[in-house]
Amino acid sequence: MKAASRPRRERLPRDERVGQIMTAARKIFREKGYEASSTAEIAVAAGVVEGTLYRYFPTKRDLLIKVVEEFYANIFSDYEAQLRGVRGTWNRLRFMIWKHLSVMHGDPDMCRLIVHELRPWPQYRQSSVFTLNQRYTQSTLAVVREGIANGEFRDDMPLRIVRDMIFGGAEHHTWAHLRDEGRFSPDEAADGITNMIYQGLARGGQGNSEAVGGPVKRLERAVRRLEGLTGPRRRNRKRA
Amino acid sequence: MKAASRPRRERLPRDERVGQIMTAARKIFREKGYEASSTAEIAVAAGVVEGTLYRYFPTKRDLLIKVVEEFYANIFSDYEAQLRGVRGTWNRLRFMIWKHLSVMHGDPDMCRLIVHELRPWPQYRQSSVFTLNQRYTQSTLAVVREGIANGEFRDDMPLRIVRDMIFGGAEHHTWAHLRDEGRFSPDEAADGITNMIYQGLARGGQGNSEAVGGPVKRLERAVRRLEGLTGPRRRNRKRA
Amino acid sequence: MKAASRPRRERLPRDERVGQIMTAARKIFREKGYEASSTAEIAVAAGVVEGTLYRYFPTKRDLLIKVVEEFYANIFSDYEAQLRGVRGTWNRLRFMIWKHLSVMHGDPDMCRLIVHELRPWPQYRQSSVFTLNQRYTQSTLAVVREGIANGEFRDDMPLRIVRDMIFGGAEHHTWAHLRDEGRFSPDEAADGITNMIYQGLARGGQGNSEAVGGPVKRLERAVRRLEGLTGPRRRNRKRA
Amino acid sequence: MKAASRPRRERLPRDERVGQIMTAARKIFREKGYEASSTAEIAVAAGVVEGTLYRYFPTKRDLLIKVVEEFYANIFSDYEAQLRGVRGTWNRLRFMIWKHLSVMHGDPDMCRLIVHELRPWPQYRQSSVFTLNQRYTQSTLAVVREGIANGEFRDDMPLRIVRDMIFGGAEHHTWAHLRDEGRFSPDEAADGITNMIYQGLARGGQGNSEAVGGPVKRLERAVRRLEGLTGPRRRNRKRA
DNA sequence: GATGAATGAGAATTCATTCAT
DNA sequence: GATGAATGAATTCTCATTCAT
Repeated sequence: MKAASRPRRERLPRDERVGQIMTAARKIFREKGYEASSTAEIAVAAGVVEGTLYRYFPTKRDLLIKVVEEFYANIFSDYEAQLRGVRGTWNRLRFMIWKHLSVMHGDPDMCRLIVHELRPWPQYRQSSVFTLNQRYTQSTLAVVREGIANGEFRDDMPLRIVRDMIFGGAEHHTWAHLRDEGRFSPDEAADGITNMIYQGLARGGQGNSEAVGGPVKRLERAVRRLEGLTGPRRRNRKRA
Repeated sequence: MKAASRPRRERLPRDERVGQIMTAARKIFREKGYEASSTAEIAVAAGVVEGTLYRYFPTKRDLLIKVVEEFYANIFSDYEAQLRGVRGTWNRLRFMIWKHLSVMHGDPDMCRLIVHELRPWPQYRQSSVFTLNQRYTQSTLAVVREGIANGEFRDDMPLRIVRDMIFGGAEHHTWAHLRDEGRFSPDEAADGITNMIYQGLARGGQGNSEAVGGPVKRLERAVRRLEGLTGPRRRNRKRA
Repeated sequence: MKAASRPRRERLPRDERVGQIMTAARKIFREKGYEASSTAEIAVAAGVVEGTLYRYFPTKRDLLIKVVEEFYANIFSDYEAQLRGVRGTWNRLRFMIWKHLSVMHGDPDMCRLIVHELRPWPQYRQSSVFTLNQRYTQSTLAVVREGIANGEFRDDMPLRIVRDMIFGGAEHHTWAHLRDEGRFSPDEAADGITNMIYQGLARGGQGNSEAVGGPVKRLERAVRRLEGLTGPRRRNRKRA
Repeated sequence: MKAASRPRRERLPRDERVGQIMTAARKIFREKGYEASSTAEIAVAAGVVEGTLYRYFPTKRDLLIKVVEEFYANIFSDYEAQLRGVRGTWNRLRFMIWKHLSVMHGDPDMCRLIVHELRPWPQYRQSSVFTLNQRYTQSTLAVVREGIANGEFRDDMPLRIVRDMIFGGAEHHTWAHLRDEGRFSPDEAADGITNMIYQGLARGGQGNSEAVGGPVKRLERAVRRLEGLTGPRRRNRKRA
């Protein structure tokens, strides 16, 4: 009878248990957001009692942070390697922007969690998530700096503005999607944002425009197309 | 005796009472955010009891919405008139962007309230605040449309992207300021964003300044880019 | 049916409700001590829900403090008036000591609460209970000062020591009683402590005082000095 | 491989393990008090896991008791021998009082633990700590009894009162020091308490009356004291 | 119209102890 | 002998909203 009243005392290795809990927490957090998720609920979903949660995570908030960190680690683990395979400023820029948009497209619930619940926290800037984010931002700006260095881009636009327009624009664009109130195409959005930034920064200012132009413009476009072809295959989708 | 046993509050005209309550609510909400503000606190600040709040506002949430609406009404009451006085696409664009940034600069607490607390609500898109916002957005895009119409701007950039980059960029730029963790200059930011958008959209590409340079110059740049692609990665990095 | 599920919503004036809660809290606290009493229990005893407790008392701790303050107010309300009616240093001293002992005798549970639970709190010295206590202590020491002033008492005994021996002694004496493990007679204890203090302070007594005295006193002191001087330490240990 | 998968702790002899745990427990208890110390914390400090604690100590409470017992054993191991080396009632009394005060002065954290946390427990009187304490008390009262026996002290003062005033007074005096809110000098306090007790008990000075006894009587007492002396060296510190 | 007492379900978190391995 | 995962009941405190007066 006692056995009946205390049926489960399965002893798992730490990592496994942590994994269970994080999986459960991710699920619940995604579905309902942070505030609306209760530790009780997460514990049930993880198949443990509430106390067990606290063996592994000091607070509910820490649990969220770990979940988000794991997400970041999975999602952003390889962009640096991938970026190295992309040639040409426009392509490299687009890659970073597209990657960012893709993540938001692929896991809007998790992104909503990050954007609406984690980021507004006062301690956000001290969190590792902020740091991971910053690294991504810096990688993106590095591409812009390359463009400036090789004379493709003007050097009189504050990088902070560039950063804000890229990431703010991307976020604004995905807003409705995160709320499950609209769709967007990461490809089209990436093209749009990249073009805007590219032309906005372009020395002389013609961007990726399809606009008819003189021979010079057409030549420039040809060069850009060439740029997209040399490195590993990552084609500018809009072409062809 | 009566006064002693029942210090009943004066009966005020409805509008006056509503005004008292909204003033108090605005103050408390601004200081502590929505969740952290309690109705009790607001009632005290308004000099009424909690029950009275509910005579005028069905829920705490409605109270916030009214407060924000009032804010919008005050802030955005006259931009349309002012805009009519501004000539030139660049100037008109900059005016709208600057106005937006100025509001965030001038009342970061209220803006944080809107951005972090009101907007994430599921019902946000049904609220009048959303509508007011949309009107501003549309006015801004109207300027862009004028630019397209008069040939200053290309017509192949999705307006949604333009909108997202303007307002997302502005919001991203003011992020730290809303959190009281950093400053920004509305003037400089407005210049930056406007220039980026202006040049990004420019037909033929001359931006606000930055005269393009002759065809030869542009060809030279294209060639330089090509040169940068031929060899192995990084070959030209240290170049001038 | 709804009426059945929500049977009690009796609306009492604030003071009455506060009284009910304090009465209930006093009862529970006395019976089980502070830590062992739960707010749930107190709420039930008061006939309200837990939330109601918190309308009137910000924390459980504040509730205890209020209960103790009320106790002090009742108990020590009139000692000053009564003391004025007592003549003679010994009698006045005994009155203050007896009063103190009487309180502990009369309400050991409450006193245990104060001594074991309230007083050890770090914030105790900032509490009003501490202040009330101090006033009593000072009134007692005022009697000693009178004795010094009129020549009955020596003036070379630190008042702090006098205070500690009176109140520490009283407390130590009542220790077992507070734990419900022994009895004591306030009258006898008051006599004992008062006599000890009285003779201990008496001018003309011999103590270890340095006070100049007649020849007899000086002789006595000489003897005591002798006592302290004979032979090396331990010399006689194994003797006899 | 084995080491990696199971960093099992060394198997220590029982005494050594117990010693480790008690040292750790003493440290933690002293720093944070009993309630605020968790077994987890103690285990970490001891370099073992929680389960190991329970192999040696049935409960957390037992652990505290053992720690305190050890403290008592160290501190009070030799007072009886030392006392035998002190001559004269005043000196012997002062020695016992001073010793007591010194312990509180030297290890206020441990004493606070005993006074505030261990002693209020219902089972305290059944604990060995209580017994050890009692022995000290009895040794002190034995000195008083000697004083009565040799006529130095009156015999009409209840010993319980004497005990209470000595130890209660001492405790009250050290109160602030135990809370780290004040200082005291064991020497001065010992002088004060001893003097008060000594004169308070002195034959010749009884109670409410001023009656001192004639010079002859007092001299006789002094002589009797001298007669009782063999005389090891333990000087009255205040002299010279 | 105004009051303000009462609600009550729920939230996160704690930790001494057990016992399968 | 040692481990350390798991327990799980219990705790204080919150607060938007209602409604009898």
